[in-house]
Amino acid sequence: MGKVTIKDVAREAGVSISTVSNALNNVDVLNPETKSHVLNVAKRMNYVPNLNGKQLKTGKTKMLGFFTTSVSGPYFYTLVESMARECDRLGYGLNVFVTRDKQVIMSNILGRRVDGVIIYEELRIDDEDVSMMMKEKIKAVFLDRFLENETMGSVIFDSFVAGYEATKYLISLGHKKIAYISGVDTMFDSVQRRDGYLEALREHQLLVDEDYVLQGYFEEEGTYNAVKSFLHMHPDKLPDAFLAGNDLSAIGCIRALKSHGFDVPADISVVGFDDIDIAQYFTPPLTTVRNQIARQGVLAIDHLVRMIQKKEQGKKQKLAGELVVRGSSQVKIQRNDLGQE
Amino acid sequence: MGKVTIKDVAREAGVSISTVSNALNNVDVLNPETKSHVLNVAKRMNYVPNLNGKQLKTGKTKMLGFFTTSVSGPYFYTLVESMARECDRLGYGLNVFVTRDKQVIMSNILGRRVDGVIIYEELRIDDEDVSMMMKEKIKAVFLDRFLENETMGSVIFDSFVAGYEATKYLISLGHKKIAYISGVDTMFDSVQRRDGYLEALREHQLLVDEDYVLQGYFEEEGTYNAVKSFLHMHPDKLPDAFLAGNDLSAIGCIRALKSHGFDVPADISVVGFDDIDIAQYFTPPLTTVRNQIARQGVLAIDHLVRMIQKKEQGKKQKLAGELVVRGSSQVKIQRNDLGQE
DNA sequence: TAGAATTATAAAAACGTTTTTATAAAAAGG
DNA sequence: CCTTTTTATAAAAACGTTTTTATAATTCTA
Repeated sequence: MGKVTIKDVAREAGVSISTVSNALNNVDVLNPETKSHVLNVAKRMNYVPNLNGKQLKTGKTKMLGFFTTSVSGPYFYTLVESMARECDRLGYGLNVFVTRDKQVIMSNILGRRVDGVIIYEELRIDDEDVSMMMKEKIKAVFLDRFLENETMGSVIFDSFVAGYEATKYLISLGHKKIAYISGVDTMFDSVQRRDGYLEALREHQLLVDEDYVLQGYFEEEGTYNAVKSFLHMHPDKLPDAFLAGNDLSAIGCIRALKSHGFDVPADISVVGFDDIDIAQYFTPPLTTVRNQIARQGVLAIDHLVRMIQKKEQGKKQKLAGELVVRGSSQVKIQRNDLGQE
Repeated sequence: MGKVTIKDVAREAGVSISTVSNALNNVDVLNPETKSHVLNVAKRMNYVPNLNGKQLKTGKTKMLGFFTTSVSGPYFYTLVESMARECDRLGYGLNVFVTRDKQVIMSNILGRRVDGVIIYEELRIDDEDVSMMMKEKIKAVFLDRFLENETMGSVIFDSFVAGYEATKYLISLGHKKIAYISGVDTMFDSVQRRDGYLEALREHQLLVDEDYVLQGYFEEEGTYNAVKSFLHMHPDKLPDAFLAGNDLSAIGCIRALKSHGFDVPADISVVGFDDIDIAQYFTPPLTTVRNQIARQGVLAIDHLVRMIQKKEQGKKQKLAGELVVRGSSQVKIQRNDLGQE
């Protein structure tokens, strides 16, 4: 015995298929008695509508897709949690695709598995695909990516300003030799933060030194290695402070510094980005620029749903970061300038 | 102009719908020339199959559902990441539903939105729903929940063995007086861990003392209080080591010990369970039994897919924990047995 | 070379819904 | 009372596929 369909309910209740459909979707065209009778029969038979049939007919799936390269780490889980909850609240489900396979991505998007999509920037959907999505009137919101395209939405963390402000903060503490630990150079956020950092340096006529831009890949391990090898290769160029591309990177940086006998923040200040939840538990607690990740997720979903339901145009939304001062940074201790080194 | 369908391709290519379908799904019944011609036309027209139509007809969605109360924190993101990747590898997508709404859950499961489901235990799907799922032949794997039901799969963390191994490890360090800080007595995991602990003690003919089983409720605060009051009431029974019911509990325990002037691990070793992400950042870094979360996810997905594709029966799988030795435990320092205390 | 078997394609049915259109019965209008 | 509206329900079409069945053309068999 297979699944009970609307047809079975109709037969059992002695009415037509359309009557059952109307009863279930409470269209007010029905005789109340008929309606409640049908509903009773449906309930008794444990009828549950087949969503594929429904979706095919209506062209709506009530599902949103999140396409990303990863969901690991505090950044992503905060994002996914906030998006999933917001979806649930709005009557949608969330489809998470962790993949780099363009084929998978496009066939799911264009195949109408979901009513709209959230795309994480690292996927770097190319222009051809974007224009394809545009032609098909796909509703999409990009995270952390700026798209010139006016039909697509985007929600980004203003990394340039964040980088700029974080650097200005370090300068205000009296630090002059400030190093930046870059993430992945193809990533918008990473580049923006670095540009903000460089801008602040220039504005204060401070040294802009190529050697002071390390490569940490947004990872603890990668940064740890990068900082260690930097200390090894340039023992004469010890910076006053490190601005790490994100908190994980800041943690890796601090570990590397500790392992070389430096104290953070007494000897060197370190500042990160994001304010992931570990940040406040780390020793020392991290000074960081908070990325309102959860808010970003909620904003993206809300916007996407409005684009779907209210045909709203794609907007560009920038979220400002917020400097959270904790224990990994402090005023530069001015040692005897002549005596040391 | 709407979406291009298989019908449009058929017209454009001058063949029938079924020929197009056969060409796309490379059924080898077609003349190779016809096939490549159709494929070319389809490509030129940017044809992408509508998945709803396909799903309705085939009855398969190539989607798996994950139903949970949360995706926050290291446990969940590790789980979701591993499941999503495994899904991708096997040609499935993952649907994540973060909700407690039974209505949402059941309508998505029974409405055949997904080919199979992974259900996180905290949802506590009741027996009625389980039997409903059984009747509908829903393929399901439960995480961290033991179901007597033979048609459903489950993957659980073997807390008994974890408790047993952790205790054996402490014994191997030379500890003899080992206390256990229990979680909540109604919870499976807590009881299992305690039983494993007791088993290990017995096996090594070590003291099994009622007083050495404290109540910490799986919480930092509760454990802190429990340990403090223990130290207060039994100053003569200072243990060599504490086995805490989970990492949070271990943290509370260490804090209590510190506040009494004890050093961990020099004076007393402490071991926890789970390996939450704070564990490695705490001072001292926690020795703990890691729940192999990623493996649990992969196992669950693999099993589920086999249940779907190979009609495999639901199995019960237990995963052994993995001891992660860090800084909160060390070899018992044998002080002069006669001189001290 | 007539009939059988094979090959390649087309036509039609089906999946389970919703929606549009048709029909029958009841109520209203004059 | 006979037409016109209104009301309640049924029938049919449609969504975009896959799959089953039918048909035509070719090749094989004896």
